[in-house]
Amino acid sequence: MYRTHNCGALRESYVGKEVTLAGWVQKSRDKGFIIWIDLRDRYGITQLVFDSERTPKTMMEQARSLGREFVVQVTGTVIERVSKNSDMPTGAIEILVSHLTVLNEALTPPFTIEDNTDGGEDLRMKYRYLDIRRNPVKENLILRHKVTIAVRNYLSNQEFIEVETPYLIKSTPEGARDFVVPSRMNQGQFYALPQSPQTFKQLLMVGGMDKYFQIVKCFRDEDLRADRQPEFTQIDCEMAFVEQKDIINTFEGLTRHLLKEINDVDVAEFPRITYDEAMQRYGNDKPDIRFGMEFGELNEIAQHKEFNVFNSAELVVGIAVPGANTYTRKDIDKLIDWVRRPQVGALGMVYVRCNEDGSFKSSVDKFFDREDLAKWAEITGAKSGDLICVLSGAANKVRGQLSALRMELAERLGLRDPKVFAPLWVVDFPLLEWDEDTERYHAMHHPFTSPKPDQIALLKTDPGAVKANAYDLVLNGNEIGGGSIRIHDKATQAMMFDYLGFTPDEAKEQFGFLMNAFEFGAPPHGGIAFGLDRLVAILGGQETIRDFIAFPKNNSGRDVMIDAPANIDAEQLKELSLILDTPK
RNA sequence: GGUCUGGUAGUUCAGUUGGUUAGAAUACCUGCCUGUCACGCAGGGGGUCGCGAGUUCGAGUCUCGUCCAGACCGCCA
Repeated sequence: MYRTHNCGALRESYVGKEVTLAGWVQKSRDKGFIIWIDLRDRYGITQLVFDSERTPKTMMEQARSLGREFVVQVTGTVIERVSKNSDMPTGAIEILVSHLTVLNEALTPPFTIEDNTDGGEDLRMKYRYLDIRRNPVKENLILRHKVTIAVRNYLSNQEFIEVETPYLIKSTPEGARDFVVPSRMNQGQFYALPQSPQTFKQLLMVGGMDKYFQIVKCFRDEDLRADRQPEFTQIDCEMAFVEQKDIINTFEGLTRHLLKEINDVDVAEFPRITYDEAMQRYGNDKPDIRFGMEFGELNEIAQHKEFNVFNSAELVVGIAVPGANTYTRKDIDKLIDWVRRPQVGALGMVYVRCNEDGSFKSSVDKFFDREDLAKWAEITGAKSGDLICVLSGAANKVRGQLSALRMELAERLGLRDPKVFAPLWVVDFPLLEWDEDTERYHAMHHPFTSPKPDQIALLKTDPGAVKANAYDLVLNGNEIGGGSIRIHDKATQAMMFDYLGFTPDEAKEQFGFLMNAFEFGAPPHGGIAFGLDRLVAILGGQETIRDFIAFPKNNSGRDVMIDAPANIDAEQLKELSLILDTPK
């Protein structure tokens, strides 16, 4: 037996007992006459003691030779400490060691195994197994476990069945790039890894599973971000015989359950706003509503003056930045530089200081009088002491730019409190989105999303205006889930493919199996998928998902620990009948 | 594909206007230390300044190229 207890278990009540512990050497403190060693495992740290009066000389020497991260097993007596440490759970006791076995030696780790490690991102990823020994990463993985267990229990109690769907499926040209896998037995042909189990879960509905979920890996071969990995996990869900409000109610329930269970937070009914409203009020389809700074549209009062920049703009829109009239001219110039960076792309910014005495000082005083500016303040909700920032230009562009500014300023002002949770539903997404490059409409969600029934006629006259039965769940400025009521009849699905530019042959080749299934009694159905990595990160109060994934990829999609992707040898290529364009 | 930031000791970083032998902290090693818990004290070892070219009497420092890492834009049905 390697151990009788773990390193977080022992308390004063165990004094006098003989125990055996095993773990890693966290730290040793050698005072000459006495040596303390902190022994660590997943559960905690227990202090071992060796002293010249009670410990044999040979064992003192052995204890002295232990290095950081050596794996050791000790047997000894639990004793009360002479000087207790109230900061640690096991701080009242220590182990007077009688037997010491080194189970494995360790090289000096390349970074410190401590909460605030000295290691950079790079090194931590290369030696991820050491990084996982640190509390913050360990706690994140435990949090992830708690979330997945809570999800499984909740949905299982609601009669959802977890069903696994295949990973080796067929590539489709719509949407993200697929990861492809060459087939040896079918030379020259390729599987694709699923971007989501979308069609399979719909087929499960045709199969009568009624309520399905799956915690499942999905794959997209697109560039990475702090909150985007090429392989990521979804909580994928689908229900039959439901309308949008049924899905929303069910998964609002799940989300509320998680916030309570994981964060002990009670949230009132989630607000539901339309996509159009989200864009108008926040310039963003995933607004962070933990703070205000809502958009105020100023066209009516800011145009038809002498200021040509505004007069020629489709939209003039501003936000009130709380307490920011203390910004110096230099601060504001920096802010203007910030919005002019290519990433944001504004041409300039007009500002108005709302002074404590009720007066205004703006960059456009030449064109607008006090009365004008007072109206601006009223529309943007600016109070004295605030700074109004105004951007203008093409409506869709300027909304994005002001949204970026709103988020940046909220971040700087500390308004994005990770302990506050503000979920909302964004509903009535457009069905289609015009793509400039290919000069055709794309499905905004995916091609299986149903249009709102009363708007099907609009498809012929103004496809871009058609709204879909599609909804996103947004938490603190992040899309954590999205779904729709699906099309469940062949005719409508064929019509959708037609609008999306598929020929009937292409539609049949790629999605014939789905349309065939629709002919055999497909029930009305719909669903939702949550991004688990992102959800867990937000519940953990962070925005970077990497530390909530045991073995994540870096910015360029590489696993630096195992050094993947890598070349394969000539024999493997031959077996797969592949010839590289640029041989390695 | 693009924009920005960074790459100097095992690690995290500093390094002025281009100028002597490239520093600090921490980690590591040695010794000392009668209750430590970020232990303390004394000493020691440790550098291809990412790589390659260029400018210069002289480059960690300036220029160009390149590689790597991170954040963002495009992209992510």
